[in-house]
Amino acid sequence: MEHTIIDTLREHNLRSTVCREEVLEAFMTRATALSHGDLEGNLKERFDRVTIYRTLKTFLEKGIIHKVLDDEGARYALCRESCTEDVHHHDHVHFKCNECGQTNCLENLHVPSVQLPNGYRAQETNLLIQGLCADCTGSQ
Amino acid sequence: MEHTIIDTLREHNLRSTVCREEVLEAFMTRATALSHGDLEGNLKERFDRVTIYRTLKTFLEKGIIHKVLDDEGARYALCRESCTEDVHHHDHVHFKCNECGQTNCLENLHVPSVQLPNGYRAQETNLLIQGLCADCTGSQ
DNA sequence: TCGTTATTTGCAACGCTATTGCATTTTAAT
DNA sequence: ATTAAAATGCAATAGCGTTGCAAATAACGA
Repeated sequence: MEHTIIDTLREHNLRSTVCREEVLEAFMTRATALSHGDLEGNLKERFDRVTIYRTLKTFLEKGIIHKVLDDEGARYALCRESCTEDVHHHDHVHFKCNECGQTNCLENLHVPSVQLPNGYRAQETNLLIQGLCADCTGSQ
Repeated sequence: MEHTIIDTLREHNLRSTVCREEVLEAFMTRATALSHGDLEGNLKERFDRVTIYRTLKTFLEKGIIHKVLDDEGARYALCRESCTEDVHHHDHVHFKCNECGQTNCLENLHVPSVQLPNGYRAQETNLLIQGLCADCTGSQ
């Protein structure tokens, strides 16, 4: 596990630093999307706010994580599919639970395509569904 | 026109003030979603930033406008359908043009329903499509 | 293993968005 | 016109995110 983290950084031509390793580990071990604040509070070691911002920015640019659109503030989640510096492809649904507040990627659910009016061209699509997650409805 | 603005405020049990009238007029005469900054710069009269924030908040609560999810900051647009203090129903698609930066509601396009995993319950849905609008593709 | 260079980090400062408390002004209704 | 309730402007504050710069660190070759 410790191994894959360093490998991932290498593969993306990034130097291994303590902060990057811990941020990446946080994403890998948690299933949910994380905000800057989530990270700042919950890493083993304490890093400067700015460093975490820059780490997120770097990971975004390298295609390691993607931005999750949220009704309040920004969150980020691992790219499961192979995204690169140039091409991101995320057509899955994001779900935010209004009860527990967690946001996660429903990787298996892809966004249905929509017939846009004449002249419109789609480049990126973002579907956020808010409601209650399985844990919070109690059912299943 | 001046008339409908005041009527709208009355219908929602809001006092008529210059700021509210101008903000409401801005939404009614423009087709696109507006941010706080858009409003602050473009009203006939100059109002305090705070007053505009409070006006937006009030309109949101009363169901006069709805929040449009955006990749950067918050935008707002008129509720066409009859929304109330309690119930908002917006199942239409939002489109943001990456060229001109404008965001608007595609009222006629409603968000296709998605089959969520077991236990999940949907309450609200927000679909943002980014790309090029008809004006910016030149076609149509 | 050491030394060098390019990269990354932490700090301080800053800008922008948004909110709150309070005194003053304005609305609406008598 | 008077009055009570509501809205506004101002000042202060908090949070999010970025930038510049000096110090620390990673990676690489000798």
